[in-house]
Amino acid sequence: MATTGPGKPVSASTARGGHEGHGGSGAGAPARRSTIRDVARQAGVSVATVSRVLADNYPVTHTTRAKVLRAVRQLDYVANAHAKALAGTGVETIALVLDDITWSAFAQIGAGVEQEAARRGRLCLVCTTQGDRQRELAVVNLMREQHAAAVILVGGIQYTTEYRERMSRFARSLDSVGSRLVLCGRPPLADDLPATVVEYDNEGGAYGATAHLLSLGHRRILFVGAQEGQSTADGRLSGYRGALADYRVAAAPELEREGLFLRDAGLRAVREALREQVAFTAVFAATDMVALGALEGLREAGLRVPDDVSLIGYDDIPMANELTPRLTTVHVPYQELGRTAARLVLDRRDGVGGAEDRTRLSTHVVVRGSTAPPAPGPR
Amino acid sequence: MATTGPGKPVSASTARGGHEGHGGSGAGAPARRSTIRDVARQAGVSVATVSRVLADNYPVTHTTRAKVLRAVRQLDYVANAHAKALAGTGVETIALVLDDITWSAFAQIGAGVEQEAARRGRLCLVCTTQGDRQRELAVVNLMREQHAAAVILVGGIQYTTEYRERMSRFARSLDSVGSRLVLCGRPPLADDLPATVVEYDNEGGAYGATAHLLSLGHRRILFVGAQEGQSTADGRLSGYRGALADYRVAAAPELEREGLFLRDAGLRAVREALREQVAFTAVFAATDMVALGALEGLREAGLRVPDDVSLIGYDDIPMANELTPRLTTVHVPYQELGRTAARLVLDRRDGVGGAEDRTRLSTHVVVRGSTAPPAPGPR
DNA sequence: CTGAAAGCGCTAACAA
DNA sequence: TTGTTAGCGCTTTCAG
Repeated sequence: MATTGPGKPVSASTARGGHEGHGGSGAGAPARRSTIRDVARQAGVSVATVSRVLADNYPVTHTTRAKVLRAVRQLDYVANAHAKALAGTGVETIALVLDDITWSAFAQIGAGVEQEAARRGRLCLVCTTQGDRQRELAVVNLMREQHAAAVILVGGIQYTTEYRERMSRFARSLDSVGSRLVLCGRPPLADDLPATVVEYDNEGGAYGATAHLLSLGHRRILFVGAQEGQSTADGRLSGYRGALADYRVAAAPELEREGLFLRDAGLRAVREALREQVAFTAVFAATDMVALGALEGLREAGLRVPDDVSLIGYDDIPMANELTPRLTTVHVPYQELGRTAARLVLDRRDGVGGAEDRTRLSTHVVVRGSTAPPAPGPR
Repeated sequence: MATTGPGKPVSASTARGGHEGHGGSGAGAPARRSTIRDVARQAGVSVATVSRVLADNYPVTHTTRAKVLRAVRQLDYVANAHAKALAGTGVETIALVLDDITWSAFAQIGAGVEQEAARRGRLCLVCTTQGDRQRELAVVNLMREQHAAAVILVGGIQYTTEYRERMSRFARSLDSVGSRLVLCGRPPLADDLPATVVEYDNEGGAYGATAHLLSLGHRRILFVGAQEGQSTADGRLSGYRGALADYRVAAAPELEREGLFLRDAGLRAVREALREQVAFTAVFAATDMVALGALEGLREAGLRVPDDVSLIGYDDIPMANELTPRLTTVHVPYQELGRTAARLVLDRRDGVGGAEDRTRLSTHVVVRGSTAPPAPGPR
């Protein structure tokens, strides 16, 4: 007996010949789904009635409703989301675009977005770009096709003129189809562009981290993870510089080390600085991942943290609190960032009054065990 | 001048009065997207021609194609994915259902799925359940509506009769609409059910971990993270027991400690065991997160790892290699697991011959610094 | 090579 | 209270 078949035989379907119960059992065979018409026929009512019962937005006799619901159950019917979408109803979806979901900060942002979206009945489409800006472009267009209610772009970028122009195009392009561009942890665009921005106090966190080291007495602080033009790196670097300036400590080019936000960059930068005999008593790593590499670099040189050299990171990834010593770092409320991004854009969409389209969450230093006053001796 | 407006004025639209360029600038105002008809009108051709040019699957004059493409550019037109889907074309989507994307193992699986899906032109819908099985049900139905090509359920579960029945229903229900249930890191269902299963050698890894400790000379090994009925926990526990049996070491109930797969569970279990004066020289934590808690528990009791007590984890999360000492653990190829899940289901769908519907990836112990022979003294 | 028109599955007037 | 029907935007025969 056919698995999905109803109790009593169904009269010949409209068109396509009757598949057997197991629809897609064959490789990729497009199954014959039951449609609202099947349900209507089975229940002996019209499609409109079925629609009404299912939407539950219109008066329907108790008995009719029962008949319909029974038919639905018998046929294991679910509505076709695409048809609903086309007809104007249908669940909205939010698109989330990020480099790599395995990076802790991104995963947290993603979790925040997804939770808030789900809470408000939206679906969440996730696309990763592995840092490929070309793919980002393709993805945004794809999302425009998908009628995504919003497209949330996550994470810092190479901040160029070309980039700004592309984003402006994205913003307008999405706006023109009723969608919305959201920049999360990314610098804002021109004020007149239709986009929502959710930032965190990137520079302030770096300022705080540096000030923490300075107030401990450090004067030679190695900054690791500078990246010319990368928005996040630039913000952190300028927070570092700003604090130095406020403490009347001269900046030194040899203390600002280039490097990506990866563990390996931290390792290499510290090794090089050591090899070049650059004097420093503390390391400010632009991310916790970089700090991990720096830690290894220090250790392989026989330097203890924090006794010989202090180390501070940025991001406060869960791992930070598990290291030995526990890593002092800058806490960024990533999950909250994601949640806020979703909230703002959905508030605006749901017509909630006073929905802002620009927010900045604050960051703060979390002092743990990897920072201490500089050792009195040399270095 | 209207942003999306064409060069020369367009004759009055079919129905709704002409919105201005900026479509959705108002909160959630459903914008007037340009449709294929707009493009056709603008290009002075029929919609069929536009469709053909865009699909590029039919001979079209060079000049006609040019006209169409120009119109597309002028109107910044993108097709409506829902309409395409309804008409039978359209990008497929894969649904990924997991407890929490911030958990390292899940994030890695997710990354694997997403990458493989993207590589093969599919979109990836992510839903989290926070361990709520009720929500899992709702999500699967939602995915059925969405016409997801596959629904990938990730991670261990409470393995009950009720669960098995629900999964059977899922499997058949998805199959009946041409979709496919995929179980990733979850026990398989009955053989005759339409589902794809991608497992890893859960029990084998635990056996290896335990054997590693046994061969170092440990005989009293605390297992932390037992959970009656939880499939993953059960598998690991039985690997532990199996190794003990093979080494002719008697199992002891007081050595098997209950607890969730969370850091806190590890901490509590070790504290309790210590308080109860249970003798042990090694700890096998059911996950690396549990190992983290166990490590803290050992340390606060003044016990050194591995000098006083050896510690081994499971999962090989990135953090494992950053701990002091570096954590010995069982490596699970999570990303590969996700990639495989996507690959199998898409192979089958794309009609690639010989696509299996059941695979098991292997695991292996990664020996690092947290395990050593037991100390000669007491304990 | 191009166009007209019939669906795809659902919703929402409009009628009855 | 229920049914009929005209779209929603796109693809795809079938004619020309």
